[in-house]
Amino acid sequence: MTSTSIPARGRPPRLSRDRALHTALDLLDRSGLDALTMRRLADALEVRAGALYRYFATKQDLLTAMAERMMEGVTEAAAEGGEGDWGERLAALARAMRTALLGHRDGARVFAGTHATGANILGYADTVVGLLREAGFADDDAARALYTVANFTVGHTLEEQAALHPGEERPADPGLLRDAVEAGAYPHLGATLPALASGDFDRLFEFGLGLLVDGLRARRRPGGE
Amino acid sequence: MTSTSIPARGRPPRLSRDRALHTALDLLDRSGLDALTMRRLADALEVRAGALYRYFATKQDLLTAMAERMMEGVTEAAAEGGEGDWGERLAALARAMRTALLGHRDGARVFAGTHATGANILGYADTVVGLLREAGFADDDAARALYTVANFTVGHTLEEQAALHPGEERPADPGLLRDAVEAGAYPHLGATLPALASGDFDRLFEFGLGLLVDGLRARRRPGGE
DNA sequence: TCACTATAGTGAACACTGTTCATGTGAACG
DNA sequence: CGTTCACATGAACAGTGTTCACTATAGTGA
Repeated sequence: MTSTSIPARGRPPRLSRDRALHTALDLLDRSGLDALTMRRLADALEVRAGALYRYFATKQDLLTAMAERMMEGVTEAAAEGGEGDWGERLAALARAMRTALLGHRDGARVFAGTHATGANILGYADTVVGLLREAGFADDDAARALYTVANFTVGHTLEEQAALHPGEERPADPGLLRDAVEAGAYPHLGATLPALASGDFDRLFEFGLGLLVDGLRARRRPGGE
Repeated sequence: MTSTSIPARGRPPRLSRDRALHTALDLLDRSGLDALTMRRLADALEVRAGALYRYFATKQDLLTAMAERMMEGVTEAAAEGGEGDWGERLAALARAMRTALLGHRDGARVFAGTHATGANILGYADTVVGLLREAGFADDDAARALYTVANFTVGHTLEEQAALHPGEERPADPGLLRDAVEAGAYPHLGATLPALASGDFDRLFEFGLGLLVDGLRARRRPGGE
């Protein structure tokens, strides 16, 4: 659409934003965000690091473009299964976003570290707000609900992926924590932590999402579709 | 309490975990997280960078200790104003945490980047879970509610502080975004974004928090206090 | 008084990081 | 064929977290 094949002058490019982005997401999946350096990405592209700066002004710019690409097709994917009322459709949109973030290693961390304003993200946001407005929410409440649901989804997935890849930190964590809890210092935590440590993130996500949707149901002023 | 003044051998320390932490939080408030490097912190302490590693195994360790210190007194602060039912007390705990994170520049970013397991944080978590259990929630639901509310609070404050300190990124953000929105590509966003751009984060926080608390009220099985 | 010992901090290095820019490379155009 | 132009290189810069042999400074026992 926007890009065209103009006559082609000068040295033919070995690189392109597209190829670099694809390789970057590949490298991300294989090695994680911490291992994604400009030099390593350049190596994977068989190019020197400086060349990347012709396509991305900065590393932040690269990460932002990666985040935007992760959101490709999310809005559409949510539309397929979302046949219920506005609450179910909102939930489907949130689930689709979580799935997209889970689709890449450290996906939530990449997303959280950027403030992207690409077509995929804006389209998603517009769909969510539109859904809520048509359901009868006031404009400001719709905006706040979008903000809250997106925040929750990213925050949850951030935690989920942090638990998935133990990373390098948290060495004496289980030891000290278990000791303190079992010593009776935190009785309530001791009784309930096992439920969290089980690692059933699907249920955890659905719990929080259900809370938000139910809260919204209670706030909605009747009159919408 | 735990520290004692044993005879004192060897060279007298110019540094201490406490002093380093205090200075680190000071430096954080003045310059932000990005400017908080080991060398700069050492400069502020009139010491060379290597000396810090006698008190903190790694920079992550330092940040974790900072996060833990930020949470000092949060549980107690929430108890003062929290005289209502379990829902109001839970909200008060969440508000106190947000206030604590807002108390330091980039406080939420520091907190989100760690997985601290200190007494302040565990005590806070235990209080939240205890409150919910006594209100009649099942153990696993109480754990999930803690997780969700804490996630929301940190996520919200992260965004709030990101908006507060423009940082260095997001140069063409307002321009391109406004253009695209005003061009009619995102009609719903165009109608509702002004509500978000107003920057009333207090109302925004209360909205999301209310959603969660209301959702919890709908889920609570009667029988608790 | 004087080694001895234990702790605290230094200084220099290591292996990286993101980023810049003068220079070289390779193709199409006039 | 030489000019032009986009692209990529290579080397450097200023900075990062982290390590470690070494030195500085104190109290202790002989």
